[in-house]
Amino acid sequence: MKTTIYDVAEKAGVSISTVSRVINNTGRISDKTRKKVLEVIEALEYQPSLVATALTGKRTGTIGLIIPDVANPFFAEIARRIEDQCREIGFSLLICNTENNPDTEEMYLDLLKQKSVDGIIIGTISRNQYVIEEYLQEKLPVARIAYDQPDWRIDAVLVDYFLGGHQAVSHLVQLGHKKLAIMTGNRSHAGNKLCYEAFRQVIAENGLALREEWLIETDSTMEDGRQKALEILSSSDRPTAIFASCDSLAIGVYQAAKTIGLRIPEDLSVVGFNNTILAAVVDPPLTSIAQPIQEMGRQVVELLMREMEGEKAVKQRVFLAPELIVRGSTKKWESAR
Amino acid sequence: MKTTIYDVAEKAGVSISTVSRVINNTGRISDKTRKKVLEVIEALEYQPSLVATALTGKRTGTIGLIIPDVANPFFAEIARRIEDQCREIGFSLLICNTENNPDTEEMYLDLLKQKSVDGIIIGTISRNQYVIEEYLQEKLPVARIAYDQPDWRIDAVLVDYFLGGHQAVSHLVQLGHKKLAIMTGNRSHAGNKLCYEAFRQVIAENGLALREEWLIETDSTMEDGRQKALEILSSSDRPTAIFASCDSLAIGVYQAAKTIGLRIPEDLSVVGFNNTILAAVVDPPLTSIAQPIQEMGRQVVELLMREMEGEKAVKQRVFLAPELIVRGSTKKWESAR
DNA sequence: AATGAAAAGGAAAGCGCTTGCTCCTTCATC
DNA sequence: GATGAAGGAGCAAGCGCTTTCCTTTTCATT
Repeated sequence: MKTTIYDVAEKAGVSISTVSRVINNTGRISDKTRKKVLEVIEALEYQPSLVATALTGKRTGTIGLIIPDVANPFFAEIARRIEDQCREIGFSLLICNTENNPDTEEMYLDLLKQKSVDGIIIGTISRNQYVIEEYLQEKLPVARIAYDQPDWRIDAVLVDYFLGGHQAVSHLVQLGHKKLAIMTGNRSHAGNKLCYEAFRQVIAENGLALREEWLIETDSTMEDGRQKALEILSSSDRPTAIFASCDSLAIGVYQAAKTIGLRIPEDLSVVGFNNTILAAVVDPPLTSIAQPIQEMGRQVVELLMREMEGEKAVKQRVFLAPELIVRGSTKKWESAR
Repeated sequence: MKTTIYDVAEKAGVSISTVSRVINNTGRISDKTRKKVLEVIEALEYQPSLVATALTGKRTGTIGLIIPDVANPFFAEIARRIEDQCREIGFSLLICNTENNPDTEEMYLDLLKQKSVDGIIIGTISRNQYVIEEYLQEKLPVARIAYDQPDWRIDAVLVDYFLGGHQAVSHLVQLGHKKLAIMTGNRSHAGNKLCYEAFRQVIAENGLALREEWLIETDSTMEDGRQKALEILSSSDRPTAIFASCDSLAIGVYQAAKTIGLRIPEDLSVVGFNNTILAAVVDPPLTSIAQPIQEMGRQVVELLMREMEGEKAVKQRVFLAPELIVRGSTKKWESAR
């Protein structure tokens, strides 16, 4: 049988209150008693039941993370960093995959609440705003990471997508590219929209021509990237550089380029977004905008903690600066060509 | 305040026992009462506290997964499939990253036990055999996935690495390759060892020459793969095909080949192992041995469940057959060259 | 209408822990 | 030696639920 606090109390010849106090370092306990109790705990290999502890109103020491899919490298990395941070502060992480299905997400929100997690981190574009607002009312801390929905009043740690897009496009322009295309996922999502706006702005600032047919909006999958890229690259009047709002899209561009016989970076420069492991692995390595995922994880957990401690009244959104990682997929454009 | 079973009982004009019975569908309850209670539950949006439920001796509905790193695509996929399976049966998953550090692993084992998880799945080469045996004694189900340690008496779902290695090498031999190299991670791990043995056996069966310097054992990282590959590929008398015991190693080979100016698959065929997303993304797409991860996840959870139900007395190890996924990195060897 | 078995539902004892309250010791102080 | 303030430690309530016993109803039988 599992040893309980009673076993310890009995063997140490004290009451369970005393044992509890020793463990939690609360109340006054004489050194002698404390020592005795600790010895017994050691001897019995006693470990308090976190379930029972949780029931008495303290924390469960668990936080929930809701993301579309851990098998997606970007979210895997997010999960990893958040888990690291949680471990650091003695929490553990319950990871939930929604597949971008709002019903699954709602189911998980319910479940996390039933499990009395101490906080929830949301890494999806969520359609459960009202549920979450209810949670916040009930003092269950919730924060968002990576995805933004501007109409939500909620703590969030985000990347400045506009800045990221700006860096990516500026990089291409500085390399001498004049014929630029952009490929984003659904622009109703803030991140994609901001990339798009940054693109337009940089193009405008530099007095370059904006080609409507090179402003592509599609699903964020490799296959969609490939198909759309195939379309714009097939023409002889094609862009010399493409900025993709995520790495998978960029890799789709790689595939299209290969089919057509275009060399990267000689004939076409490509910039991705998120700097996932995929970017490092493709040939040539993909220039990509990196989100500071570790820092994001750190900060989102911190926001949650402060909310748990009841220290925070004001919701906040933190925008971290992304970083351009230059690899082999971008190259100076020789106008001689 | 959160609504409890008492609130429901009061509003429905029954005792909490009755509410509990309605929820769990136990005991005898008249349809009328049941209906009334359900209505109140609905109205109050009552959701039982799983913490309290767990304390009364029932399950926590949580299982723990211990892996080296979710950010590694192979383990991310494993985590994903196990999570899917857990959700199916109403469980949730606590994911723990050990970084292959035995102390971290032990810490997590303790933690999972304290959290009263209903079972633990281990996806690491573990050095905590004694701890785990203790858990099994205490009826805390534990099972392994992906990694085998033959001296453990424990439920496990594995892939038949020998078969996988055999398929990979046979594939290369059938393509006409006569000069084969193998690159594995640490051969003290069963999987690597079996790949190695399969390699030797196929070579022997086909009367091919075995070159000691082409039997490479190294760390399972891209960088190590690159360096070792560089060494054996630099010589003019080099292998025409390499079997790598994991995809990262294979990608290291890609990088080395590129440096030297060897084309894949024309000058060099490469086969990887695990069929991670990386295999699909590199150019040319990597031929790789796929582990049936979904099925593995399904079965490991099932083993755990049966253990929980107390149905099983005999430990078992299930070996699933891997599958060769032929892509663009392997090609018939023209002896004319 | 009396009888007893089956049906329905309540009371209460935990599960393992935290914590407010209370009570008993010690000492230092006068 | 009497007095009172700390210091130590125990009692018991309670967290929200499950489950064993028991009591009360209900209803078919005679």
